[in-house]
Amino acid sequence: MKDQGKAKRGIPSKSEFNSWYPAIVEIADLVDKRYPIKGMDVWKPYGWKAMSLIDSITRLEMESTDHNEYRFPLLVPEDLLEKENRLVAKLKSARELGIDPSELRFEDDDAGFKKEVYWVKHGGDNKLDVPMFLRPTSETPMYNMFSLWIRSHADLPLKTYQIVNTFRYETKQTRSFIRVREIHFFEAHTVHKNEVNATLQIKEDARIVQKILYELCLPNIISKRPIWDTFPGAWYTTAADVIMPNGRTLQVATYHHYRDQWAKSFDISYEDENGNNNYCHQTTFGMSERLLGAVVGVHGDDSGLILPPSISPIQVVIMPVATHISDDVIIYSKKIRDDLHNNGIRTKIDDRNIRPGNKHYHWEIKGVPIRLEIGPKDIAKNQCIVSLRTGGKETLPLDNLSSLILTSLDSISDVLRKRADNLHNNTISQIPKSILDDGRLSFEQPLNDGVVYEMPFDGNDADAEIIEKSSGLTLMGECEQAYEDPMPCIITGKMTTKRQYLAKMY
RNA sequence: GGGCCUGUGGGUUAGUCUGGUCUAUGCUUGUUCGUUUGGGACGAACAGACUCUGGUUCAAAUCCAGGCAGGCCCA
Repeated sequence: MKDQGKAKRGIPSKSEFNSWYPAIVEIADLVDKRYPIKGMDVWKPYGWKAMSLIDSITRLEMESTDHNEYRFPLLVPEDLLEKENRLVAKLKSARELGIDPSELRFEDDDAGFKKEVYWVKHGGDNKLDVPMFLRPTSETPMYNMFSLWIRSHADLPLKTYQIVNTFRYETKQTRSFIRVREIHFFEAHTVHKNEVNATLQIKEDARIVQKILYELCLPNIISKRPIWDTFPGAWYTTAADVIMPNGRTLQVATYHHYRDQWAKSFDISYEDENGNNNYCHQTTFGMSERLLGAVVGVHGDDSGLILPPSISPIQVVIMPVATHISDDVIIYSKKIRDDLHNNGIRTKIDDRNIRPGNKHYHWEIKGVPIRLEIGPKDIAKNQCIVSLRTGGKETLPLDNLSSLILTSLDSISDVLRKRADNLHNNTISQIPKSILDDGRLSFEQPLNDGVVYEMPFDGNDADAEIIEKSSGLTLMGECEQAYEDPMPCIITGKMTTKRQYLAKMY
């Protein structure tokens, strides 16, 4: 009977993650993918509320760390892009002339940026003298203004952020929340006096990311991206990746230390206490609706979504039962709702005139953490029945109900964290022993799909390429958590504590 | 970046190979009415579709080309 019901809703089993994920985002009413432009989904209210709750957590963190919210224009004139292109070109040639040539990987698209943006070339029927593009990210428009705003050390640090839509002309396959063309983007941009202060900002960003991912019950891997995977113009890039159930990793946050490289391009400088002019040091920190994608992917199950209480648009859904028998049921439901509301719990009464089973499935799919049933029999005993989306049912007294509900919500978060940790740890394996032979690694056991491999690695770009080519996977970079004891690098053999992960990335 | 496959009511599906029976099938959803209501109720009535643009043909959902959209595989 149950299976039949599921077939009706058309939820594939989560073990087939690649069909489960796209199905569930629509069935749970997060988005409607039928908008006729690829990679541009319509946010439905339920999905948008969940995303807005994530944004609220982000805003709270930003405000408590003295960032201010800004709103920059969507359109950027082409000539500003030239500054950026010159910067990237300059850095590239500096890199080529400079340090270690083995750290270089072939970059085929110098003007690649131009191909990734949407262009606005006409105003009405008139061709524009200076074409404009839709921001793919806001360094260019922001830094242009920063150079006007910052004049003295008293203007620093400048800590800004905005939550806006950005656009990228993706040609590859798009996936809701994971790879889209209109991105719901959070970006923080900061400007500092010197490298040390910028580095402190990076540390603050790292703490914020962990705080947010904790709220979302998402374990993650922090890595310093390899040089060739560093954001253009950045000194280094750090990223947080979440492992999805199919073993692919999803980059959900990045923060970049720019040193003064962008400042030199955009002339962002200040006069210090001694009357000297110095270039500023900058950082950026970005996240997107991928956070929601990770929540959906990691926590959901065969019956639908499971939303962490922190971002669930509805935390408790009240089901009045057998309302035709007694009017008290609705009265009590409203009393409970008001009580929970007053204690800051997002609550909804579902008094639709449909079969109770139907309602249960409905809210199960939407991942509401707690379902509360109350009927005449319960009222007589001054109790209600509470079912947790993570499993289990219990009878709770109506007295002091909201504090009991708050406890249950916390325990749901704990269960989600535990489950996610298990998934995370079980997906990571030590890489099999290998032999380097004729520029190729051959592994003693074949590599499996859906696994993230871990290994000690301390080689250069050429060595990394051998690993990637031999495994068909991508190197995520040097993990923040190093090995305690040195181990031999799988290519060079030299002893290292550098832990690196190898995965299929989204 | 290269290759392969697929587009029929809101969802799903029959029909496409072999053009004519299609005034397009079933299920589901939706609407209305009635009976129901502690895990997907039942009956009745109603509503709703051939992805787009060209081409071939007496005749196109069906064949051909392209666009758009979706899916899969390889770099």
